[in-house]
Amino acid sequence: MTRPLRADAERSMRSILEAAERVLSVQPTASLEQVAEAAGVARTTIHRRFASRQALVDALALAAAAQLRDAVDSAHPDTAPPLVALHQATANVLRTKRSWRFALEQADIPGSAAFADQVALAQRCVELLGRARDQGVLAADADLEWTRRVFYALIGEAIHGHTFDAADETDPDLLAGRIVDTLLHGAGPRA
Amino acid sequence: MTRPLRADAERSMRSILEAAERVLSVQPTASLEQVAEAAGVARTTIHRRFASRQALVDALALAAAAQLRDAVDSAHPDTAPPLVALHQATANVLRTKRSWRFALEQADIPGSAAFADQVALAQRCVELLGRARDQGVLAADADLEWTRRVFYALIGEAIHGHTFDAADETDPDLLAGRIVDTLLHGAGPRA
DNA sequence: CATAAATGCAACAGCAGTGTCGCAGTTCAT
DNA sequence: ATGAACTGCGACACTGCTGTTGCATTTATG
Repeated sequence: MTRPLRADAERSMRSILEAAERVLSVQPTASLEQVAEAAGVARTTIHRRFASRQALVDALALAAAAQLRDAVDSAHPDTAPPLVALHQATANVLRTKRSWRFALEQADIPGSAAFADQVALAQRCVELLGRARDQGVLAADADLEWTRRVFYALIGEAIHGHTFDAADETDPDLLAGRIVDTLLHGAGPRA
Repeated sequence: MTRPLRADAERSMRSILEAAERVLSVQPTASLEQVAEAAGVARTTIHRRFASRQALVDALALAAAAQLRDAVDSAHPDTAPPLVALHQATANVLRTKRSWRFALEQADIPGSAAFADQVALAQRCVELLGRARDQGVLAADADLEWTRRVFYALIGEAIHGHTFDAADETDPDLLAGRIVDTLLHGAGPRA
């Protein structure tokens, strides 16, 4: 139970977390000094809120994991038709992951504070894929866990290329279409 | 032109590079002290061969990139039937990438000394995919560059899971089959 | 076997990042 | 407006890694 932060403290907090993502996504080993500068804050202020560098990264990962969960939720993954949900969730995740690349990488590290959240999310992903399989969107004998990993890998790959910006490489909906299509049918000839 | 190394120096060299891969793949920020210990060598010996930490990493990446090139070459990617070459190259690359995970990650970083090699290799990959397309293994309208990226992503994903060891997760040939199958047909129902 | 090369060891300087503290000045809450 | 919370600033100690040097010792090579 920490008592509520004052309004300005809350603002500093956000500035720091956003700056941390910005700076660390470019250079994961950047110093807290650089983060502080990007946040428009003194380095000591960071240390007041976060006991250590690790604590900052954990908080960042936790916040990003929550964002990601919301992004998935808003695609109604367990009520909408599987194919629709899959597409929508993919587009939403792309948007979120683009903005929180570093944080979400951290969240996937076993030791991380947000790791449990990510595992839970993966579980929900498998459930969605299960519904997809039941409705014939996936092959009846599809390995759901492998399919999930492929799905994740495709998303990760799409984020990478995102560094450059061609028109069709930037739009999350176009990309999502490509990803889902590849996930379902691959690159081989269509029957 | 550096004159040839003495036999024992050559051995030290190999020990250092192998130890570096072993240690840095577990902890990329590990100190040269730890690398030296793992190599059974004094830290100063490392500094004699490699002017800086970066020089060591570059040499490591260069060696690994060469290994990877050989692994691809031995699959005869531009003479064997595309599907066969694809499978064989995948299996070989999996074996190599498993042993040189850290080094090959470094090689893919734009600033790296081995980056040019990796770009050239990607080019050859696209050529193989082009042959595959011409022979109907890939769809006639397949985007070769996107296909290559998907291919790479699948391989990367397969390497990840490799941390744990179930029987079918460890065998490169089984994995290669799964990867190529997924690349060509995805997870959807087969016509 | 004689020489040159390579190594281990110990010590040193330098540097950068982390984390802590006290204090003076400001901003918010009531 | 008054007290409490928050911040910036400067300073400090501490730690760990890097890179270098000198010297004694071992090891390969011709």
